Amino acid sequence: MNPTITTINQSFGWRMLGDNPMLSDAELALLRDVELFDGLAPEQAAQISRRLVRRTFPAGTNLMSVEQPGEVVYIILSGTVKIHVEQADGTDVIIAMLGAGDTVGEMSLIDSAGRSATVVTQEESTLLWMNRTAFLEALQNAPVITLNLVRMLSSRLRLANEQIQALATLDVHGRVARQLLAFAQKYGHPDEAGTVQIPIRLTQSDLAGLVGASRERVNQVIGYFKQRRYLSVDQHYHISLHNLEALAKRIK
Amino acid sequence: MNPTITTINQSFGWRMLGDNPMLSDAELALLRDVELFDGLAPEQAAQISRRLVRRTFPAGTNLMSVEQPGEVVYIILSGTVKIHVEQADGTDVIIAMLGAGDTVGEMSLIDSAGRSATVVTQEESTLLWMNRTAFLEALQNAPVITLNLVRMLSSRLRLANEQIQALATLDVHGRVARQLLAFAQKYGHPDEAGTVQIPIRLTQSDLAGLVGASRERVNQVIGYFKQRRYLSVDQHYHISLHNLEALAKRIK
DNA sequence: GGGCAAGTGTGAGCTAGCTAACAGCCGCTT
DNA sequence: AAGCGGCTGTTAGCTAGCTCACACTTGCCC
Repeated sequence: MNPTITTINQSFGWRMLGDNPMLSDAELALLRDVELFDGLAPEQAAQISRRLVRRTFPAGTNLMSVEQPGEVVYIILSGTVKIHVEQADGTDVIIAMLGAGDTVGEMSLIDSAGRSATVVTQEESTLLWMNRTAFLEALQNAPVITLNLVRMLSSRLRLANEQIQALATLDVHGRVARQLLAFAQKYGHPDEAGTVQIPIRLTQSDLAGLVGASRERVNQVIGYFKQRRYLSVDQHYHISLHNLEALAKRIK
Repeated sequence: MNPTITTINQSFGWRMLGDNPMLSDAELALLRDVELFDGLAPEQAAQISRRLVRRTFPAGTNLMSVEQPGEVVYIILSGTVKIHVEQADGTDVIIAMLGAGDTVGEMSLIDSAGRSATVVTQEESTLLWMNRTAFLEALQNAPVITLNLVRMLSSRLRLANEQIQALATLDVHGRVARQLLAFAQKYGHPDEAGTVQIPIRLTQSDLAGLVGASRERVNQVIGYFKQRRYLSVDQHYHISLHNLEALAKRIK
């Protein structure tokens, strides 16, 4: 995605031994895939990388209680994070599931409207974070970042609009199919046989929260898709899609 | 919203006599309320205003067919514009209704993903427009604009997320109530008696498209609200809300 | 001023999906 | 190895909301 940033790794990696937990080479390599830093000049990248702190959280950590809401931007290096709103009856509405390369929390930094949603790690996850001032400085010093931000928000808004359209027009079969295809597109690794695995722990309740349906209904729908070999689920709740066309047909 | 930009009107208004249809004083005053130009320095504002063209369209104009999609940014001075996707069965899903001060089309300029939605004027509407290069130059020359853009996208995304949550959890009563309150908040003028009028032509089909329900169901819900004097509708399809608390209660 | 297009109002009948209630099952923890 | 928390699977019964169908009003265009 961004060739220039690979140089952090070579030119500046060792510098971070000082005041930060050092990022491993593998982790620095992942920085290349962080959309927010795409196209950054090496010097700027270096400066920013010095203000990034790495931290690994166990599954189920509520990131909002780790730091003050609206004070930190997280960048996901590995793992998955669920952004959701809890309902009175204990069910969740899931706004988004984000994975490696995604950025969390920049919205509250910008408009400082309080966060209404909860952010929880789904698996053990390694994140980088940056405090408010570092982030705002970065925006100041590197206009590319602001542009990247605009692009990211713009594409999230597009996805949100698609989601709205899906909720307004599709039945539960269609909504589940659409959601799975969206994940496959964003995070999936297609294998030789045309199967795409979604490397996110996804329970049926999660899916229900994502598509705005009851857990029971989602169970039936998943059963239906499994029976037809459109998909399969492994013991760690990772879903593999075997027949993308068939699923796509449900979206109309 | 932005006091500095008022100076366009005094210092530069006359200059536009040259190659552009001149903007009236009243229209220039409206520029103050354009979020995109908030906080712009007078010189920059002047430069930009020279690249803006004003145009008035009758109700029902499809703006996508006036200009190439993805080539123009519109700024709404007066009137309302509906962004929607047409379904196979002739019904609409309405993504957004935008009014004075709002900006249309910047997303496609940024990520140049094609426009999927249709944009239509609801009433006679006066818009300013700016072509792709003028817009990109403005972003280059005035970083404030990029920041404003980030802020705008961020708040639209927030609204979209609220909409998703509403679709996933509320029944049609709740969704209609929420939608009306959102409009009241954004465009409403409260009067002495605590009534808020929504200055947008809103048919029941429009509402149905906005909340993802059938026209018939919306009819019933509106009837219910009318009966209880929560709202009333005038002959031009303008809805007035008389009991905000009662409506808010439906949102839970 | 007659007719048509666009919108509201209403009812009958049907169904997708909800709620509630349990019965497995699997894998961690002690 | 026993027990428990978390997740899947399934069913019965109910209802909100959909579809279809049609009558009524209003404003607008020719």
